[in-house]
Amino acid sequence: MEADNDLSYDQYRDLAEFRRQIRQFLYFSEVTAKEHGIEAQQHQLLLAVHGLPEETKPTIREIASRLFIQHHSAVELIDRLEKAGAIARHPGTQDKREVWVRLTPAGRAILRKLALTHRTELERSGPELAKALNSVLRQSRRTAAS
Amino acid sequence: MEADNDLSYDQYRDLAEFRRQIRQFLYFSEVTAKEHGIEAQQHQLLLAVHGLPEETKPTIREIASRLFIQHHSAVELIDRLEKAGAIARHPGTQDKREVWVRLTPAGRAILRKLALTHRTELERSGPELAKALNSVLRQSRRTAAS
DNA sequence: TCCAAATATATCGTGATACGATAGAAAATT
DNA sequence: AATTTTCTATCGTATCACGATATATTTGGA
Repeated sequence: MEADNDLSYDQYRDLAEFRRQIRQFLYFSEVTAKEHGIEAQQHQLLLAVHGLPEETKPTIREIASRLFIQHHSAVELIDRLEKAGAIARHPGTQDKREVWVRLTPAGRAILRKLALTHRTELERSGPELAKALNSVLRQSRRTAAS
Repeated sequence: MEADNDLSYDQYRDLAEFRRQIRQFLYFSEVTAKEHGIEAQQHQLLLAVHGLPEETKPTIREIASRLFIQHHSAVELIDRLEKAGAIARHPGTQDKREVWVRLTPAGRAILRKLALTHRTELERSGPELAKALNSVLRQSRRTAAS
């Protein structure tokens, strides 16, 4: 029953360090989003909508799927983003059940600033994150080979 | 004012894909933690405590710092973990203000299972995450050089 | 020594988030 | 035409994180 073996302390440490790197990036993201007047999850929704393939309809269900949340959680996020003036709902024309979500100019401005800031942060912290991930995977391969 | 330039659609897409990879991993983590009876943040706390350098005291403040949360948020997490039987508080002996946090055998068992599962998931999805990160950084370097 | 400042933990109230359960409208299917 | 499916929305609940505040202990100066 090798699958039940415990991990070494080094492996726990590597996993902890990987999660710490991710958490540090997410913390940066939370703080930066709030500085621009929105919450981190609202930023994620803006980015997901703006980064959608052009042939993909920006429906609530599609967005929820890309954020790995239930559709009604996306509804609530969109309620708050609409109130903040960052997005607008457009009732579907062909399929009247659908609601298409578009960034307003204000929403685009916020996203642009956040994207630039995040790219800069990733230039700084990305290599450390990659290193931490590689440590986990290296350990993993070593164990698998033993 | 080059810093104010907008990003290209490709750069937004790369950022969105990177965040999607992270979010997918975190979603896996949330679901798996819940399957083992704890919340994702509680899992993070267990891992942070267990992955602590041996010379570091497992105080609430230290743990909060590693999770990038306020100390009273850590207090609340620890309340819930204590109720779940995964950790125990030990009042400090030298400094009686401190509380040292230790995993119970039940907590260690949960963490071990989660660590093994997460390592397996990272073997599967880690390369895609690294690829997405590299795409962001490549784009970034290209823009900086232009 | 004694007392103010700093440190460590805890409590309370609030807001954002995500969920399950449920509902209603529109489209698709039978 | 009636049923089922799909899409969005609402309601109640739990976790999480925070700011403000409180309490206990230790530290550092007067």
